[in-house]
Amino acid sequence: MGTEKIPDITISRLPIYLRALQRMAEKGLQTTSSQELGELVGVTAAQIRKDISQFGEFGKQGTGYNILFLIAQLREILKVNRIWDMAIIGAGDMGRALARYQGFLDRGFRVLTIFDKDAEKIGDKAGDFIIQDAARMVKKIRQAGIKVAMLTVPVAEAQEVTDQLVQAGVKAILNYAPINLTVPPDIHVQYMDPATHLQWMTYYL
Amino acid sequence: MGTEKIPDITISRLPIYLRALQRMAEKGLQTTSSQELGELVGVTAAQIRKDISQFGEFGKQGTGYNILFLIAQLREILKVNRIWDMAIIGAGDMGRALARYQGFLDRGFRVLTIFDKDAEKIGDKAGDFIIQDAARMVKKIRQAGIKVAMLTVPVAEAQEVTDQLVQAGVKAILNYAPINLTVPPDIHVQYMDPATHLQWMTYYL
DNA sequence: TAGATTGTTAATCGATTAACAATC
DNA sequence: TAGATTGTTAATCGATTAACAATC
Repeated sequence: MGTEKIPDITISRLPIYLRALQRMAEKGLQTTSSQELGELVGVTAAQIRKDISQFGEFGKQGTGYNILFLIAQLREILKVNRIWDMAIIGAGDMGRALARYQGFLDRGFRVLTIFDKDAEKIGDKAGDFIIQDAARMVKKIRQAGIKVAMLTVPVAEAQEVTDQLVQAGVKAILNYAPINLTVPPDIHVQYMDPATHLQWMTYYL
Repeated sequence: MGTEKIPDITISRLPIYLRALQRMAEKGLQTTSSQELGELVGVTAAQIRKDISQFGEFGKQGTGYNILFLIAQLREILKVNRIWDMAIIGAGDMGRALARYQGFLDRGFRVLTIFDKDAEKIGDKAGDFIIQDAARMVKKIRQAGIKVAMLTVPVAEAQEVTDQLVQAGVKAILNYAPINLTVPPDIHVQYMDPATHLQWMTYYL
């Protein structure tokens, strides 16, 4: 353990460990080992132990890790032992699919509102939400204190909307548009463009 | 240049370079430099030059890279200078959104068919496609020679469907279900679970 | 030519792995 | 106790960066 800076690459693996542990918990398993967890997520046992031990001594020699305890620890480390409110920007097919997705709540997230600039869509339903006018987006996001957004607008609008989100106080953006966003250094972006992820694989085919 | 094995991490950056170059080309730009491209995608100029030079000498001293030429080279390297047929498994909100997504074709992909096991859905339309019976999935995918699939089924079915996809000859899977898939070593999986990607960011908030 | 920028080398930096004492 | 598995150290491995000769 230590208080030195934890590498980004370690952080990026924790949600994957957490996801695997939650599947184990659903199956009713009580404990696991670095060996078993590593095989499940495709990393070495040493890697698992090294990553986890950056944050504390969560295992026991001889028996391994208590699954529920490790889940609780990882949720705390990742700050998903609470619920983050989210906004969806863009009520196209992808935005509406995310608005209806049921998998957020038990992972630490909740959709609070969805915006679109198209007058035809404003006022319509998307899941349980009424599509809001994007013209009021900055104000509403700021008032609600929303820090997390999912961006599903067309490429041509993505950077402009991103600038507005930053202005509104959003700190984390899940970007579905196929474009690199330019943001200040304290803003985090994850890219969810399916074509780019597919292209990571075709090289090997 | 060389014929040694190219690191995976280099390959993983190429689609991102390609995406940025395509945005530049749309803007009518002719050339770029490692400096400029690096700023756009958030890596150092040295990194860009090193990555690209693994595959050949595509730049010119003094002037940089011709954008259209570099796009063509990257598309060839990534094998997206052709069209890969894809199947979507699972005609829920996400599957149907992907079926209607217009962004695949000019990135090297095309949806050919969508499957679901729900009798209520089979025969319905999803985008331009008629939802097919999942019971005939293995046979149809094999006959069509499809190598790429997008998986949008519930967690409980994801591993079983994956095993069938592997059996059907699929080599690359874009997985939207929040579960680690176990696959043979020659099968490639990319994970597109939104909650996991969101959790990569909350640590820093 | 002068300025700019590549491709590449060598140095640095950081991450992974192997090994093992500690201990449940 | 004997067996199993952690947390951690040190060694290895690999990736990034800085620097610069080559050259457009």
